[in-house]
Amino acid sequence: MPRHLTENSPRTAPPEARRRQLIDATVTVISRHGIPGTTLTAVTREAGLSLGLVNFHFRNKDTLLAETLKFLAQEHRALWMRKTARTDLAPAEKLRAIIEAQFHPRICNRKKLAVWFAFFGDTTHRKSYRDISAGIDVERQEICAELCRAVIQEGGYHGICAEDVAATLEGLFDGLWLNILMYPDRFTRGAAHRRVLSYLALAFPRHGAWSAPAEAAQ
Amino acid sequence: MPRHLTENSPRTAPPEARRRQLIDATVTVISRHGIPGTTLTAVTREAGLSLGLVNFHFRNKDTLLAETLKFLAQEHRALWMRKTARTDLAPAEKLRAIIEAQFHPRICNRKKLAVWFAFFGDTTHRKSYRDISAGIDVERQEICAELCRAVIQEGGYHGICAEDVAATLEGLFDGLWLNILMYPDRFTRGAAHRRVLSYLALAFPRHGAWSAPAEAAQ
Amino acid sequence: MPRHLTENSPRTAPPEARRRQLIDATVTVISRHGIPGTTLTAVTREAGLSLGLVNFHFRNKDTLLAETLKFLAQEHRALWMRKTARTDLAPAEKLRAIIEAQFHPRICNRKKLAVWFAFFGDTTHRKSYRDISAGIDVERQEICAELCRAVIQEGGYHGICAEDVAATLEGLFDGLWLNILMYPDRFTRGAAHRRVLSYLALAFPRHGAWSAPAEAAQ
Amino acid sequence: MPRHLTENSPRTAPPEARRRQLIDATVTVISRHGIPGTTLTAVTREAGLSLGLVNFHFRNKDTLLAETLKFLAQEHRALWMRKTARTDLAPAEKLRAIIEAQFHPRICNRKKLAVWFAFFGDTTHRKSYRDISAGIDVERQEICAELCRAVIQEGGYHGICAEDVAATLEGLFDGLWLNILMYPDRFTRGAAHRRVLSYLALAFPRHGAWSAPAEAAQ
DNA sequence: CATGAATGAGTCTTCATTCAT
DNA sequence: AATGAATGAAGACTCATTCAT
Repeated sequence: MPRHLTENSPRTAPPEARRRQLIDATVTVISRHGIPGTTLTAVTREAGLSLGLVNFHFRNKDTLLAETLKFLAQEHRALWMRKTARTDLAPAEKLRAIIEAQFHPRICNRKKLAVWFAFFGDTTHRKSYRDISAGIDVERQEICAELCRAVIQEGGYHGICAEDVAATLEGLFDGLWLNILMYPDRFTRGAAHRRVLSYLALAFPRHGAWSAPAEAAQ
Repeated sequence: MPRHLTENSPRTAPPEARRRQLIDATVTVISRHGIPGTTLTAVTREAGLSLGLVNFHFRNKDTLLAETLKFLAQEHRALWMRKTARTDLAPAEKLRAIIEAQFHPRICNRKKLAVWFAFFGDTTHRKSYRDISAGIDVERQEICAELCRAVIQEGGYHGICAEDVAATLEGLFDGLWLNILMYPDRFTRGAAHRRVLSYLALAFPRHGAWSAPAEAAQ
Repeated sequence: MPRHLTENSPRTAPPEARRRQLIDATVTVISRHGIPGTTLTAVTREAGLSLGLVNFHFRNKDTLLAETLKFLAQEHRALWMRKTARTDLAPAEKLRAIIEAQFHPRICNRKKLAVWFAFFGDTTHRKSYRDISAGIDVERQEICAELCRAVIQEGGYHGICAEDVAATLEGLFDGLWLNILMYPDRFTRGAAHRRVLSYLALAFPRHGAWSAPAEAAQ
Repeated sequence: MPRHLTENSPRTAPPEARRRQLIDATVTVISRHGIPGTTLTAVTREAGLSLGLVNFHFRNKDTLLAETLKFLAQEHRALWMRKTARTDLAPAEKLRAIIEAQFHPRICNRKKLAVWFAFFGDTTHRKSYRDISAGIDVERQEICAELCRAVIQEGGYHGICAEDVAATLEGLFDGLWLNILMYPDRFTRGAAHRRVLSYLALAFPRHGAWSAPAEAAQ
């Protein structure tokens, strides 16, 4: 008997639920087998649904992949937007919030990192990533730059450029992610988090509290 | 008429030349179409050779990919080994040499970056990358750490850990590479190079000459 | 227009029907072109189905071949089991039934003989044949031996061993099949049948009625 | 260094020696991997020669196979001709000589049996076998029939037909060979030999000495 | 005579997509 | 909405054959 009939999902479900079910399965399968190994058969089996459904809820495989990426991008963006949009936090606190989002366990785990790097892996998907995420990436970097500018002003730092720090942070984010993905034994989420804060402590030494939160110190 | 007869390559060439010819074509094709798009047909067409030759000179596609990666890894390693192996250079100079190698035009161009990130893109090739390059990556990071240790001693720096700087550098290397690959308009090789040197200037301020060489300032 | 739409088979058929359709086509193609010549393209074209269907209903070519052999082995076994399982027949009658099965037109025709000998033809398929049919072959030989033992007891024959007669029969079965396959002009099914009965008439002369049935005398 | 240069065969050898070397290798490879598995690469490697030589000494693969079969057929024929051509032997003795040839260790071993049955395995090679061996097979059967006729006359046997015995013998020969090839544990050369003699003892009881020779009794 | 690199047609197999039910 | 059998294009790989050396 097909798995979906023995489980909690009814035979007909609201489209959004099915779409989400398929996206979750897609994330899982991509993380395990990469994009070329992400066959529709594998995705639907993972989701406990029938093969034909993908074509029904998404037009085709490319759309499924794009929607999956969109979902992850939004999930990530929402995490740092929650804090940076607040008016009661200091720039340095917001900067820390962005970094925390970057290394939040819901975002920075090998399953999801694998999906991001799957999209970085070839021209076609890189283009797709750009279409979907370039705006968010630019947005985050601009917010970072703006926050750095405020921090520099506050601290009266000289010889350091906000845009440069923001760009360096972007680089660190991606590179540390890659290290965690490639060599999980030598690079951990907590260490990566602390490393970024150490960098900011070097850049903005008079903003003392760059030490990592207990949560991420594990 | 087969292309190779119209060009300069003779009908039979020394094995190493053919292997190199195929590896070069593989780099080109991976950079254009990613690993899944790297069909043997595409590689041999790019090389101007016949389909069957891949399985003659390499056992199969996987071996071709592995040999291609090995070639790139060695090419990269050779570049920084040339300087770090010398005894007449100061630690800081060697550190700079490693960074220069990282952003050398022969290494850090979109074509070759695309190949690296192609291998990072899915589990299978990530494993293959690890088998081939983990040793080199660890070696480079250890050399960096050792050089940092020497620099720290020389400069009498406090509150900074050599291993940490080395790990941060690794992260920066990869992340800046990815940024160059993803957004070539916003991130350039020269800027990335300068950014890493800026980081070292923050970490080791008393080793003054971290400014980028004119060559990389373009 | 695909052939299956112009014929009586519907677009989707019960799995067992499709499997049988493909097995029948496989028998035909093996008999015509041998196992090496049995390409999936040839089989599906013969069945009037599309190439991909073989890997859908059977996992791969090897499985298709094994299932084809299983089908033939069962078909053959069923034929002699029908009679040897009965309790109202005398041993000699059962022995005759086995021989009749061996040379029954549904079994002993050049098309099916060609399939058997295709499997005998190389180590790989010989092994596959053994996995599938050794049990049936042993079973038949043991039943033959047991029946011979009963006949020997009934007839009070001396100087003849049941196991030996059974083994000789096995040899005759296979060898006469091969002769029919190789030289159909010089060796016919009927003559082969009569020849085996002649052998039994020599071995068990007091069980008179070993003459061939009219049916097989053609 | 190529194997052939390290062994006793010189770089250039008389054509006949090379041909024989290749035929021997072909027998070995067919017996191990069947005809489809008999690639020219495998044959030449087995012979310790270079790939191109096959094309030089034989026109192509088909010719190599045909020549191999011819060689085996002649080897077999020579064995029984040696005795049947003599004028000083009694018919029954000649009959025994043919049977001995059939189960001679040089002929009846799994390696060579595998080659015969490889040729029986598909239409194409069956045709090739017929072209090469039909004459020899008919010749042997006719000689057998003639010898049987003489024996029948000598013994004054009734109710038995020489042609029939000869045909039954042909069947037994092939079938017992197949049994030895398929189930070497249950069917041995010696037992097969004895079984044929037992059959003749039944057919021609007054020609007492049908018991197996010591040599074949192992 | 001998070599073995090079060629390319032909196989099996995978998988996105379609569509009758 | 949902199913999954069916299709066929495309890919990796094999191997007989050719031919320059």
